[in-house]
Amino acid sequence: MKIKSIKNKYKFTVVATDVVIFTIKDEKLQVLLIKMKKKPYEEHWAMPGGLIKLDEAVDSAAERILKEKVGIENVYLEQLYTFGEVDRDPFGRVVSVAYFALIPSDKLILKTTKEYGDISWFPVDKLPKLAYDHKEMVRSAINRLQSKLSYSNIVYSLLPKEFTLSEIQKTYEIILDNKLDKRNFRKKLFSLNLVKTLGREKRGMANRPASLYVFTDRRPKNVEIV
Amino acid sequence: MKIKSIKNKYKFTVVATDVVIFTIKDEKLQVLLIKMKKKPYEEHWAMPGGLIKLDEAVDSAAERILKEKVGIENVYLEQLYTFGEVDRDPFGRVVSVAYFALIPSDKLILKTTKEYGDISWFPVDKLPKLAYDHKEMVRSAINRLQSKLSYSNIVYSLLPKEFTLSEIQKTYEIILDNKLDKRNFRKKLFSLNLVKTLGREKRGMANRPASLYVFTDRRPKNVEIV
DNA sequence: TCAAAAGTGTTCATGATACACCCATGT
DNA sequence: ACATGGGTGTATCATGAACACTTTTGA
Repeated sequence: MKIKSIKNKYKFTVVATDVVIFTIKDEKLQVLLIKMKKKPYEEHWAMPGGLIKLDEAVDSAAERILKEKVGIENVYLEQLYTFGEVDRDPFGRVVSVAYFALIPSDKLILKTTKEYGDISWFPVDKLPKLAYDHKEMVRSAINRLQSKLSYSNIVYSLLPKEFTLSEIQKTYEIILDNKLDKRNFRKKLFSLNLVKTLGREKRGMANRPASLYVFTDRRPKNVEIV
Repeated sequence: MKIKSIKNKYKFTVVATDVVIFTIKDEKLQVLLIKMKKKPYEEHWAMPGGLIKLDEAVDSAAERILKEKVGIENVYLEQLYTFGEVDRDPFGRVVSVAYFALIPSDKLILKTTKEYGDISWFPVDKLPKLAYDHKEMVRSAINRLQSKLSYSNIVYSLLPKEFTLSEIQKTYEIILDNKLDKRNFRKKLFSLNLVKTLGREKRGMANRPASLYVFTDRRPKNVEIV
């Protein structure tokens, strides 16, 4: 029985946190993964994570992981779910409090390929083999992200400060995985007062320039959007 | 600094679970609480809870608590949130995975007053002093319950097998804390096929008898009700 | 006969959906 | 000149909200 081997190793339960980090890149929803080295998982990837410290709140641990692994702070971070199956980690009894984070596409870190050789973005529809129960974590995070997008304004956390209406619509379409009607979508954005125009335009494309907008409020707020 | 005293006591983090147990009783939403005895909390009440065992999934621990403290099984039980502040428990570093449970009004346990002298139901608007961060837990659980009631069918877990339409409406009104329109509410129930009539009536009241209904499906399901 | 809750439809307002053409730019 | 995405309004449909009277029983 597995329990005994666990007892031999730790004889108590430890608390970890794992962070599902999303961004929009190359017109796809992507997740940041780290390649593992330890034994049963040599060919697997995993979400960034780690044990929480004794004098550290669980939320703070998630923030720390985010900063350590991705070098980024002050992004949208929300507790997702706590995974507590006995056998979820072959190294011992580990209860993991999972979080999900949203990184704006303009804050994408070069570091990911320089500083770490084995850290990389993966489109959610082309994930490699994942360690532990991390496949379930990603699934769960995607579900949460999709529904949250529909009843809140958190899309702001995936976009740069200035953006075009097509960019915000594209973000919705990518995450929800269906097309939206341009006119109806814009009507909704305006009627909810989510965005305001800057009076400037985004030029340099091989087409008509698009007006630039900003969010009227960059704080989480519940509104029915889609 | 508090951390040191914690280190002296445990020198590691432990995982607990607390269960916010709801029922409808006396036309009020009520929570089951246990009176504490330990030092800083002699005059406080708390949610039933306990440490998780090494060979026990966190979900199973919550089920066990529910069975031990309330003697009830197979009720609606859902993970709520994990509370992980460093100082939340003066006895040591305890991370608590909170759950909430819904008990049907006909399964109310007599035991609560017999077997335990210091366990009792409290209306959520008249809570006594609560230990730890349990006030926050209850608030959080009520919020979850209210929104979940609106977009799912979990109300079935608060009602007996057979019920009248007024009873189900009353349940909504109590939890959401506002009145609903009888005709519109019934239209919604029927159009969603949530309930079906038994052809029998509930008699014995000092008024016109009400038709009895059952749920067509007693499994959690997402539907827009309110 | 009275009190108390059960039962039952229609109208109106609002929001969601469907839909197509011209415009401004870079190449 | 052409390809590319930007920008704009209306008509229809479906859903939600408001609303009042009659019925049946036990006391």
